[in-house]
Amino acid sequence: METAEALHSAAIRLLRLVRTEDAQSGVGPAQLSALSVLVFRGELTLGELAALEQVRPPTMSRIVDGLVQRKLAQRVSAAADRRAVKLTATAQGRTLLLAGKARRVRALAKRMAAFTKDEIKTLEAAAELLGKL
Amino acid sequence: METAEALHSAAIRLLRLVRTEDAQSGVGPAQLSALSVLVFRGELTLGELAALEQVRPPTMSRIVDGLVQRKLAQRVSAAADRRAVKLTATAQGRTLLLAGKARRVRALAKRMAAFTKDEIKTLEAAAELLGKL
DNA sequence: CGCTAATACTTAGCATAGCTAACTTATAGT
DNA sequence: ACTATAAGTTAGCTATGCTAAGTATTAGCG
Repeated sequence: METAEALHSAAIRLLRLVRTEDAQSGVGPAQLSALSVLVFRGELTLGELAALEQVRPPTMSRIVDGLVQRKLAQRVSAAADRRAVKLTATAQGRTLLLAGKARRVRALAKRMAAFTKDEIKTLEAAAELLGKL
Repeated sequence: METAEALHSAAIRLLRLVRTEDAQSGVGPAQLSALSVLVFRGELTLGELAALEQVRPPTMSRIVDGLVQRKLAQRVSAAADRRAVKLTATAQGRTLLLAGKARRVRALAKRMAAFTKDEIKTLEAAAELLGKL
């Protein structure tokens, strides 16, 4: 439990630090997060994306409206099931997202410059463990 | 850089996992986050709280409106500078926040049950390192 | 085959949460 | 005192969350 609490606090602090970089993208947090899923997981239906993002379909529908207006994603009617909508990131969307993520990671790496090699090893190992959650 | 990226992803995943618990509190994320700062750092002015939460004063003013309406926090005019407003969490606010945080931590600890003692040691060490960021 | 039920998404309308601009009140600096 | 600065609030915009209800399509079944 103590470790869980410490990790929880650390995660909040970490994301609070990097969040400041996102303003530069000119895109809101929900749109950025949804776009990230589209870029890294590829084509998804709206319902699948809503589930992954832990929001209801109407919310995701509007988030996607924003992404489409900004030409960062595309809506395509699914061939197999014409009720469904297939979503993909555009090249522009991919570029914007990767640039934003790189800014975040660079900001974090800069803060980590004071760590020793052994400390980095520990952090690396911890990150891998957390991937199994 | 690779470690920074891995930690970044891990932090996002971790908070995504625990976020599901927050719906039970019946209070929005911005109010919960602001209340958390009030509980753990004690009395603050509105401007100080806005800076810590990385939002502008008008945004924080409205978040505090919500907390006050729900009787989770109090506004008190500051004695030394009557332009300023001192904010404190109420007993009810403290209780609600601590219950919510406990739910989050329990949910995370449950997911961590499969880890060995050595792995927990690694995570503990990593959390402490991240506290220095 | 055709009717009903279920599914995928959208629309409408509400609350919360972010911003800038402009206003009010109080303090500070000549 | 007079002006400038500082702290909060108010007003009004956009974005993001929800539920309820509507539309279109697919599935189930007699």
